[in-house]
Parts: sequence; structure tokens; C-alpha cells
Amino acid sequence: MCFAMKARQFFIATLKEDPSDAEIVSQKLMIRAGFIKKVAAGIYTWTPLGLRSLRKVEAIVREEMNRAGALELLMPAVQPAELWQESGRWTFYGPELLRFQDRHERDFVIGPTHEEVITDFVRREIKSYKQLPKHFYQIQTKFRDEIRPRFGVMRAREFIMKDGYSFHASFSDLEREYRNMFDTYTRIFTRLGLEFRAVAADTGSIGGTGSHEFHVIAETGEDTIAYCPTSDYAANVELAEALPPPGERPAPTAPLTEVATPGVKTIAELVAFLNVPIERTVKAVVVESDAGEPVLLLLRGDHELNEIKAQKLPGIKNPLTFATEAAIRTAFGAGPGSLGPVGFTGRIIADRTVAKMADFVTGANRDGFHFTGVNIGRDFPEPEVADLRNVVAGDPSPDGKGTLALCKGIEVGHIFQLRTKYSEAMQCTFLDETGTERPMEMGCYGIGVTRILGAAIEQNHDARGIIWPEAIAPFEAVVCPIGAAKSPAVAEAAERIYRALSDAGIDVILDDRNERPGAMFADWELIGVPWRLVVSDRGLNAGTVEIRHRRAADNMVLPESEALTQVIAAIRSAKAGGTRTT
RNA sequence: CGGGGUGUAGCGCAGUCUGGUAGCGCGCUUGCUUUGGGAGCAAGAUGUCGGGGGUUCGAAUCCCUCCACCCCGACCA
Repeated sequence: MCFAMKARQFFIATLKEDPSDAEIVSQKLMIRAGFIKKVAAGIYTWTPLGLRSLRKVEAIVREEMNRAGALELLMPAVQPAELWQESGRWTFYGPELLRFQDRHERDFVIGPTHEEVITDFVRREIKSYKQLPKHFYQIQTKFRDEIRPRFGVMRAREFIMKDGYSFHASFSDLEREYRNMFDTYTRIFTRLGLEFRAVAADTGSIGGTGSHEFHVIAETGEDTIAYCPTSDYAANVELAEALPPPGERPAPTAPLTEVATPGVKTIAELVAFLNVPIERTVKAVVVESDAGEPVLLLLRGDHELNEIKAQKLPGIKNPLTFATEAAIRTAFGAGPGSLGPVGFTGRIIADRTVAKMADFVTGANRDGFHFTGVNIGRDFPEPEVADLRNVVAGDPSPDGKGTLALCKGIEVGHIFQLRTKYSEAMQCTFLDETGTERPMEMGCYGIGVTRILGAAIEQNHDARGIIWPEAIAPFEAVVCPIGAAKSPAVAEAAERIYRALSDAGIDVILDDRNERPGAMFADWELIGVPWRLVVSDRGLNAGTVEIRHRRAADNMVLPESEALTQVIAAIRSAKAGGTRTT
């Protein structure tokens, strides 16, 4: 079960310098430590070292999925176009879907996901409510032809994913499995030793209703999460609701006044030029309606438009499309930078915050001019009101239990209630107790297996290299003999300690390369092995061995048997608890 | 796809402006010394200078063209 290895037999390929094309720390460290080698943009070889960590992630995911009652299968990477044409995604998916033809000029894709294949499988195999529910999953290589792959394994084109699909006779049973998966994912990421958070998420282009993302908390994350430190509310900012400010709109006190603002194009310039607080400014964004007409969106100057919220509004073109400058000039008589609601006769949608503002500053629809003292109802008609903006830190939590904070996260898991989107499109139906044919309720559940390794490093590293959580470290312990070539006693003791750890079920590597201590330590700190045991003549003369956890600042000097006991106990407890040891 | 940039030894880079027989550091090989934080000395090996075409007596260097890769943006279960 455990894996013991000697460094000379193994493959260690560390680099002293950062690769020139690596950008984020996990990418640099994975390449420098020799976990991955780039083959093409977004395409990597996993070295024996990297594969060991990858397999550990897979094993934990597999164990927990099996424990949760899901059934592993393996679907093909190559899929016929017919299935994608049937679901409608052949035309919907775009160039991210890698398509090719075989020698008979038949169309195929390399699967970026497997809803079509699994739905086809289930509709052929399952006909009765008696065969439901079923949850199938696989751990498999996917390909998405990203426009711009970057950040190493974080946004690769080829990557490994656990994707699971559940099929149910009723929505309530889908909800039960969804909760089951929520708990399973929580167990998986806990066992992996990661600091993570489950957040409510947008369901995106895949549709469906309920959806949660699991994010590893890290500064370099590409997603922003809004959470409430005093309750369990957490949501992707794409989704997080901005509540209306309390109270009524103040009555107008200032007259509508046009002021010259030559050269002012942005809110920042406006604030500086007029010396008004940014909270009294309103910015105007023009988007297209379904019919292509301009629609004016109003946001407080310091707020950001949430495009997901905006494009969900009835009558607004989805995906959200910003009006061209030419269309804006025709409709407003001015260019972006001088736009406002006064005098505009088209549809106006104000953010909830704007709806509670009075005496504010906006563009005058005349180049180089703004209005001050603008008031809703008096200077332009009452607009539609909607939640249009991204929440900011300090906003009230939508659950009413405190205020929101923001952090960055890396999405490593996603669970969806698909409902009947695919089962209806592909006639995946069953006969219920009354003999009625009905589409199956579906859920889908993904985990980015390769991305987890990058995320783990983003969260756990220092200036010297990676600090793996015990559960996914390629080796849990390394034995470093100093001067073994010259000292039979050191060589013998190192071998004995190595055997003892191996016998105790520890994944251990013995560094028999006869490197100098500095080079040896630097390599294993870069690679991120949690425990190091140093055997030297100096220690042997005193009857001791040095042990040191990768996070620790200092060595512990202990008699050999005690050192072994401590390391073994610490590793077992770290893996059992899924938590860090120090 | 738009904008910017880079391709020279396994890795990181200089040389290109101003054309003249290709260099540095790390790594690698051999030998000796060294052995508690990426050793020292000595001797070596390794290049279609991204590809193709052109200009020239002569091209890593100038011109044309293609390709790959990287960054910003848009895109994105």
C-alpha cells in the first residue's frame, strides 16, 4: 500500500531558476520542482513525481464518491458529433469544443464534458423508475480549447476531471442526491487538507436551478466570493444579491444645474473636477435590448456593473451586449462620458442604490457637460429598479445576519441541478409507477482534479517551495543521509530508518544521491515533502536523528526510535484529520 | 480575434541597432579535492541561432513570409 523509493532509482528533476513563461506561483513551483513538463500551450506531461500527487487526489475523490453510492465508469474522450447535435450544443458550444473528422469524414469532438454521452447511455439502459436513482461518475481527461490557456494546470486545455451525473425519478430525489454530493464534496476537500468554502453560484450557460461552487481560498483566485463572517452565507459575486439601501429616497434639495466639464470622461475625472463625493455620482452604461434598442443602466459612481445580473433582466440581450458608440450618439446626442437619464426617452433601469439617491451628478447628454442636482421623478421619470451591481465589502448580507466580506477563490468543484435540460432534449425518459413516460431529473457534479494540485500550492507554499498537505504529498517523508558515501554507519542508519517508515506504511523516499546537504535540503523543500529525517555522523554519535516538518522553523533532535514514532504518528493523524499538523 | 512581445545549447539569458566564421551563467561528462544550506579546481561535450524564401562576397544580425510560444483584453460548467 505504501510506496518506498530511493532517489537514484526515482526521477527527480528540479530546476534552480523559474521557467520564463510561468506566471503564477503554483505554475512556477510545479515546473521547478519537476511535477509537470509543458508539451504545448495548456498541455502537460505529468512526471512520476507529479503523477504520485495526482493519483492521491484521485484516490480520495474515488473513495468518497464510492462511499456516497456513486458508480464509477469510463466514457470515451472521443465522442460522435451526432450526440452534440442532438443536445443542441454542437452549434451552441463554439470554438472551445475541439472538433475533427475521422478518415470517413465523420465529425467527432474531444469531450470537454460528458452530459451527452452519459444521457445517451442511460436512456438506452434505464427504462423504469425501479432502476432509479443512479449516479455514474468517471475520472477522465477532458479537452477544452481555451482561447488563452494560462496559469499552468489552473487553466489548461487538457486536464483531468471527476465528472458525475445522477438520474432521478423525482425532483425531490435529485435534491436529496444534491445534498449528498454537497456533503461528499465537503468531505473530499477536507480530506485533501485544503481551506475551502462552498458558495452559491450562477448556473451559467448550462442552465438548471440549484448550483454550488467549491472554492479553494487563495489570493490568486480568478473568482471573487462574497461571504458573511458571522453567518454561513457565501456566494460568488456573480450571484450575490445587493440589497436595497434602507429608508426612503431623500427629497430633492438642489436645482438641476448644467455645468461645463471639459475633457471629463470618467467618474474619477468627474469626482476630481467637481470635487464631489463619488457616492453622489451616477454612471450610465448603455446596453442593447433583445430588439437592439439602447437601454440605459444607472449605477452609483463607485459601483461595478454585474453583467450576469444585467443579462438576466427581461428584454435585455443575452449575452450582455454594450451599445456601440455610434448607436449611443444617435440615441443620446453625446458620447460615453457625458451620458445620463435626463432627456433620454428609452428604457432606463436604475440600480437599487441609485433609486434611493437624490441630488446626484450625471452626464448631461451633451459632450463636455454634466448635471448636478439631478433627481428621480423630477428631472426624469421613475425608472425601473433592479439589482445591477456587484456587492462590495461592507454591504449587508442577503441573509440579514451581518455584513459581507470579499475574498478570492479558485473553483475546484461545482455541483448543479440540471433538472431535465438534457433528458428532454435527448428523450432520456422512464416509466413511473403509473406507467407514464417522464424525463429523468438530472444532476451533475464536477471536480477539477488537476486544478486541485495547483490550488493546493497557491494556498500552501513559501519562498523555498511547495508545502504539500500530507494527503497529497508525493512522499510523506524523506530520509536525508549526510555523507553516506564516507560513513557506513550513516548509510546503514538511513537504510534502517527508511525501512522502518516503509514498514509503517509511510510513503517514504531515501535520498541516496550523495548530494551535499544544502542541495539535498533545497530539493526536498522545493518539492514540498512534509517530513524530513536527517541522519548524520554528528547525530549518530549523540544517538539522535533530526526531524523537521516542512512548516516548522527548527529541527527536533530525538533518539531514532522516538523520531520514528513522532513522524509516523504525525503523518497518520494529519491524514486522518485532513488538517495541517502545525 | 484585437493589441504588445519573445524565439540563440537541457534551463535562464547576452549578441541583432551598426552583417565578418556564436558567447555567458546554471545544468551535463571526466578527474582530483570537498561534505550541515544549492562546493572548488582542472579538462571536456552539446547549437539546422524557430521554419522557408530573398538581399549580399558573406546573414543570428537586413528584407519578405510562415510557425510556435508568452503577456493584456475580449471569451469561459
